[in-house]
Amino acid sequence: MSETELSKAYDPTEVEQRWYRHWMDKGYFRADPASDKPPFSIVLPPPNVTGSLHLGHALTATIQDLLIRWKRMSGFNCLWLPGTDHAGIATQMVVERELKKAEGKSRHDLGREEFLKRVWAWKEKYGARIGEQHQVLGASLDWSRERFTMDAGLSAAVREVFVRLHEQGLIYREQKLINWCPSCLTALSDLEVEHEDAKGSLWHIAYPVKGSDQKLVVATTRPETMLGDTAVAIHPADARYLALHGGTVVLPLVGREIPIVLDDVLVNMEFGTGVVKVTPAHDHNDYATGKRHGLPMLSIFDERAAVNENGGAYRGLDRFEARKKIVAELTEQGLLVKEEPHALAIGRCQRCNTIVEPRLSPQWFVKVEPLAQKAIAAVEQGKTTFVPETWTNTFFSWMKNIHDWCISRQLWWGHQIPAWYPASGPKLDNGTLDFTKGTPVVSREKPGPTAENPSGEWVQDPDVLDTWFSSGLWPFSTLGWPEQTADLKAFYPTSVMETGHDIIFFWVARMMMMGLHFMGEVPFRTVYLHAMVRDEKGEKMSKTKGNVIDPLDVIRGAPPDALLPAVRNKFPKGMPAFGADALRFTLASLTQQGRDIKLSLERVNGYKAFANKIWNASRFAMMNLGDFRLGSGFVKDRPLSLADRWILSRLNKAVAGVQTALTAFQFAEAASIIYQFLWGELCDWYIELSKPALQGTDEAAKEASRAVLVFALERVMRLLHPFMPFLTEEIWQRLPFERPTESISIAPYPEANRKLDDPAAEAELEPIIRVIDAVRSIRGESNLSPALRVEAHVQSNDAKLRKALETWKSYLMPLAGLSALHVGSVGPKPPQAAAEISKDLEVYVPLAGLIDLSEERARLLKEIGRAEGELEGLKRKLSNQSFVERAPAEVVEKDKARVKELEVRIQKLQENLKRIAPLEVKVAPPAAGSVDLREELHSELAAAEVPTKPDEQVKEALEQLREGTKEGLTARDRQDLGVAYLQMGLVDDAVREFSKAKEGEAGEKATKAPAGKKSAPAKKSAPKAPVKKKAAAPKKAAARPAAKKKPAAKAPAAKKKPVAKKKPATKKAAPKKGKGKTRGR
RNA sequence: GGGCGGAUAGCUCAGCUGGUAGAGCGUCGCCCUUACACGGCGAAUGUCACAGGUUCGAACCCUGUUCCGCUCACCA
Repeated sequence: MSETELSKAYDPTEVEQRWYRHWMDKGYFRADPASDKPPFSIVLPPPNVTGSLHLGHALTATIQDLLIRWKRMSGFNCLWLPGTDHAGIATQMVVERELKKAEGKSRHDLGREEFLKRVWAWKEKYGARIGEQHQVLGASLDWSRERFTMDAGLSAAVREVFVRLHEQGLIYREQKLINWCPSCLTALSDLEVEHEDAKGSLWHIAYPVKGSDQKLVVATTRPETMLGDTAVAIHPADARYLALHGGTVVLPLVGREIPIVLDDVLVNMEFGTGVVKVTPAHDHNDYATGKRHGLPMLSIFDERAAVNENGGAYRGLDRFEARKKIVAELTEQGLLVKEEPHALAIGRCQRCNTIVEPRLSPQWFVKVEPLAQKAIAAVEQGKTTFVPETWTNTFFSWMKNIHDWCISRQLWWGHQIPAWYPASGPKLDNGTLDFTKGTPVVSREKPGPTAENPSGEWVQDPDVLDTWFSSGLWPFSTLGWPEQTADLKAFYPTSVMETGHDIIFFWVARMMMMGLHFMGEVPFRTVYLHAMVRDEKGEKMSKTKGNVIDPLDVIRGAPPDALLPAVRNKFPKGMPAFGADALRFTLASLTQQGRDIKLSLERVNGYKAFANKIWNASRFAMMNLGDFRLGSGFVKDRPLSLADRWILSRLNKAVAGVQTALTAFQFAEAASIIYQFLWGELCDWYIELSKPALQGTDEAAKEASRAVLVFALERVMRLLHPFMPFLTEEIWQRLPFERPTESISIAPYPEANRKLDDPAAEAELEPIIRVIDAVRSIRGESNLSPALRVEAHVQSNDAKLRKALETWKSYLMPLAGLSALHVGSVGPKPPQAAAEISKDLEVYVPLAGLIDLSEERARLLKEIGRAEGELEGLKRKLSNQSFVERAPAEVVEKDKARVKELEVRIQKLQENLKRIAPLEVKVAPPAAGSVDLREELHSELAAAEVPTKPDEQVKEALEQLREGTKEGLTARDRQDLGVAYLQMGLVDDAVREFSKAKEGEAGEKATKAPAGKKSAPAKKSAPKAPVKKKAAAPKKAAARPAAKKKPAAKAPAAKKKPVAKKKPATKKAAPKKGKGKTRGR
């Protein structure tokens, strides 16, 4: 294919495959720390190496690439740093699952070292895939700086941070009650526990008081934990239990004696019985209570949450079995007072959904509060801002109620904690070191001999760190910290942190704290938080639901068997290739949505069509440019036509609008501006208007339009490039002009240029567009074929306007489809002409002989109705004394002017209506032998059990209707009205309208009966009230005409059928009625 | 329970500092007009959740209500 020849339809797959490699080879995306351009940097939120990218990642990549490409083109030294996260629990679980499936082995079968080898292999494979996927999306990442959270450098940063925090007393090790997952067998941070509302029970259990036959009844949601009770608590002020202060109770089933303690924090006198069992080792509240009262902490579960040796007879039972057995035995002993339903929140493991069990164990913690202080202050001082700003409050409220962060995990995959225990320390039964007992030394490297451990033999803490601990360092660890690298100097703080709002606490907050603490400066200036991508129904995409959409499938297409069921249902023949550009544009357009983005593939398809439209506009340009080549001179130094000047002005507005929108992170707005400009202005108007010049013989005009066309396309390609990088590069490379750079991705981003603004041109073209619209509207409403040329008479008292119309007649003729144009001042009107009237323009199109004039009459009536409605409203407003007095003068003036305008307009419309000669009404005698319509309908309705009396509201509306003028209604209007009446069970009214319709139609046919479609009067004159009616009953009556086949639009025979039997003219009537039914009550 | 967001055309959403509502998709009608049928032209459609209040005037501001969603949270 030659350079100026494009295929008819745009093929994204073909084009997209070519460019990324090229961009990479040329190194356009590589950041330069030595550059003197201003820096702009973003670190990519590192995807987990667990698998492949989903649409959330695609959204992330799209927004960030948009920013980066925009800034890169705007002359910034851009760094967009890619990488992946080791994702401790998640990855370990995935690899374990695979190991089990493939080899039937557990990680323990392999041993730690061998297992980790497997995980690394996994990482290599999936890490690479994630990179490829980003390339398919067109993400302009600097691959030379790709990082992984467990790289040597980043691991060194982790150790450095750990040691320093420990030295500063901000990391400590302590035996505390933590969240434990009995399935993952590790501690979790508070954030990794997801609370879920559940229906449970509240069991009331009687605890016998020692030395009396009294019983204290406690209420609990977890009866099984009574095995670990070490006290019962009552409120010190509770009058009911004053006598029991200082007493003890005997723990049922166990027999242990436990004290009654007084605690006004734990106990709420109003709740339950006012007595609470205290299990410090298995409940966070009780833990605190235990601490306050110095109670023993008795753990009754092992690591898998089965009852341990402290549970006596229940030992070995799983926590849920234990509950059953305990409840049963309490019941047996008559100690279960009652069980009542109770709503509670259950904490589940974020990863495996197992119910979390509070567990007493030694763990490492970060003392967060001092770090949080700094982060709060930084945001308060505006050093970092949130977009949308509503997240600021969310950030504050979490930061201000922050608890210490448990960072140790009992996993293998991750950064092993740099703490060391003397090898000679206390041992467990199985001979291994008991880490719960030893005292560790925290050190960057394995320590040598010390006073406490003269042998110098150390064992490293087997635990690893919370994944988010290392992610929290990402903005500086990836830049080389703790080394003082050039990158760190050039690109920290980063400009924007862009990520999903779901990780504001997990990640954003932690980066803020770590960044401020170790770099003394915020990690990023702006935090842009995007929504979650859902499917089109707003449901979370998940593998189990089968509604996951793979971005790669969207981009490249996929055969049906590669799709998940829910997706395959929509694309039984497989998914078409929409292209990365279309997907990106869609995602950018959806960013204005709130907290969820509902991605519909229809939408993607719409933007694929947009890409195709752009392609074809360019194709049109190429086909009409000859050997033209745009030079570097100013585009306006040519004899420009009005359209030329106009599109340049519009283009400039679009450029300014996009700049403003992008600056404010309004990606959807920016996308919309470009879309509107390209399709709605460049394609719909400019290309059409410039065709005469481009295809004509005036060489100067041709040259000018060619220049403008290339100029506009080239510029808008650059404007669009951050959104659709592939398509724009392809077109940009093919356009004939002097390229200042070898790729669009490093060409300058367009900036508004005042010299292109041309309000005069916009004003001059405006009436021309209005006339074209007017004629098109008349044509459309009258169902005239686009091929049919018509004459137009345009009248105006504005000489300038008339002149513009005359001058640019060549615009009007083809676009409005005219055979002749007559321009003159307001005067005698052409006979039998359709009219469009506005304040300074009147457009007439003679229709005699072309169409049924009643159509035009209906149209005029509708117009009049509209104008009258508005006029009435305005008059009411203006007759209100206080409005005239108190509203700003300009507002009042505006309304007054509008009233005048409307009055003139209505008058003109009415004159016009008169000029279209009213039809002669011939009363057709009933055909011999025809059935009496009235009789027929009555019996039909009776069969359908239509209520004989309509309700009052409807009646009232009908009265008004009967009184109101129905003059000027067409046969079709009458018929619609009849159908409406019929649906209300008003046979007599219906019959009257039907016969009038019949008369009318008989008359109209004399001219030419069209295949009508209008139904406005029926809707207009029977407003609101009938809609409210419970129209359920006349279903059958309504259904009957509707069930009839719609008359084939072109079959004239259909029109001759008796009116009442015809399908009601509008299909719209049906949904409208349906709506009325549901809304009516 | 606290906090936050949402309720606008059939669907998904815009609507800035209050002046009687817009887009895209879809729908309907006419068209294969030599860039594009992934297209052109035209049309229809809204008690702006409900109830009060402020105001000359409210989709917008205030109060309350109802639904929906998110999020945080130790009432056993």
